[in-house]
Amino acid sequence: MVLTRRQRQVIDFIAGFLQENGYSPSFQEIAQGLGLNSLATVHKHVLTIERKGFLRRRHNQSRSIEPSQRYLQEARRGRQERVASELPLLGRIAAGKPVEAAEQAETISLGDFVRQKDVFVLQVRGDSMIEEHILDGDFILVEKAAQVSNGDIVVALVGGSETTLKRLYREGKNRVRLQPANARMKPILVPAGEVAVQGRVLGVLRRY
Amino acid sequence: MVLTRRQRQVIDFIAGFLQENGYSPSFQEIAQGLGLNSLATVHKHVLTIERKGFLRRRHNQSRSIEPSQRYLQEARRGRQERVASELPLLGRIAAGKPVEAAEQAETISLGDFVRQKDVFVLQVRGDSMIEEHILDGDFILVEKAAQVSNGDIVVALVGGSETTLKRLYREGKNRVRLQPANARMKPILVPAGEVAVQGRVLGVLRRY
DNA sequence: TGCAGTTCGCCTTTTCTTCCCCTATACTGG
DNA sequence: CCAGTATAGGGGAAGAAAAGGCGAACTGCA
Repeated sequence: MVLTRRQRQVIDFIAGFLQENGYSPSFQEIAQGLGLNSLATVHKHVLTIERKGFLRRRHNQSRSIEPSQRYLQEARRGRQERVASELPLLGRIAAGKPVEAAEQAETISLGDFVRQKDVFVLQVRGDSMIEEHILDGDFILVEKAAQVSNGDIVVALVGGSETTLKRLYREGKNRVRLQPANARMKPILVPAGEVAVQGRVLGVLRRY
Repeated sequence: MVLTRRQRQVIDFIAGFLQENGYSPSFQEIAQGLGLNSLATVHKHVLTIERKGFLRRRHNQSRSIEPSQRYLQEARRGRQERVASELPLLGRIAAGKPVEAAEQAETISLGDFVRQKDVFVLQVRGDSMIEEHILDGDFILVEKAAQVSNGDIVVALVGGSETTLKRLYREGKNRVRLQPANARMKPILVPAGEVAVQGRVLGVLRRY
């Protein structure tokens, strides 16, 4: 059951009114809001929309209209899908040169950074990786339980309780060095058994 | 039962229209959308597509077309395969502390950085903003033709040909300083008239 | 009792349906 | 190989049915 254009306008008006005022509009107010002269018309609309399942109300009860769960879900989904998840990649910029146009109409999305892996995001607190240009407040994309190469930036659990963001180096057989990127911090040297790697950092996302 | 190319175009148009407007298109609107001159043609298409099970509708009822479950499933599968655009935001990580769990099942996507604005992406070449932690190869999210505040990082066209990524400061009435973030580079001082701001940098995206 | 919601004709506009037309492009049996 | 047939695609126009709208009289709840 899908609405017509006018019916959509009516339910949208009702939902908007409710949103703004905290109570639903009277038929009179709906008529005004839509530029109608007869309450009969409003009534007809309300009935059809109710029949189609986009609103609920009690018979003969004033201001009892409310958008149904279905309408609300649809509205929510609409908002989400409107948000762009792919952005056009227009080209490359270098100091002192015109923008090079990208070859085609390329786009970029978080998906390009992920590739069907198990990835999550963490927000960084602190400056331990500042020399690697990862700042307080940045978001890091972390690939879960990845194979870690020497020198990768990892999220690691040390001794069962402390979680840190560091570069990981294997030293000899059973030792691991967790290297911060901040001159004021010292590397952590621990037995390999005490380090549980949570994941490998795939990327960084920063908002200004 | 499989659709022809044209039939696919028709159902895709209908689904897109419904998605955008919240109500399905009239035959007239479908005809326009596909460059057809006769409603009879639209009608014929709709009947065949309905017979093949990709849409449902009620006889003689206007704007009652809706893509069937089957079509929607197909479309959803298509989207999922293309991108994983939302990633779970698990919490915050600070050196030396366990991961703080995020309050809810939050997610993060490029959309969170964008909000219905006109945004595009550029890849950075060069180190002119290295002290701002924007590196060679990073992707920057640029909001087009934005209102620019003093001190914002902008993409600017200087003198009609050179494009640069710099912080922008207004100096007096008619002068502008474009300030790199690299000790080895000098600020550019130019008349305001020679600078065309292409956009404001909203965020940075880096892949390791 | 009064205001908000209902019901009932009656009208206009929008939208859908049908009928008959045409051109391609396959496939089928001789 | 060719006529015959079926199907996809496209067109114009008339006709019919919803959708949208109006005023007025009526009903039910607070």
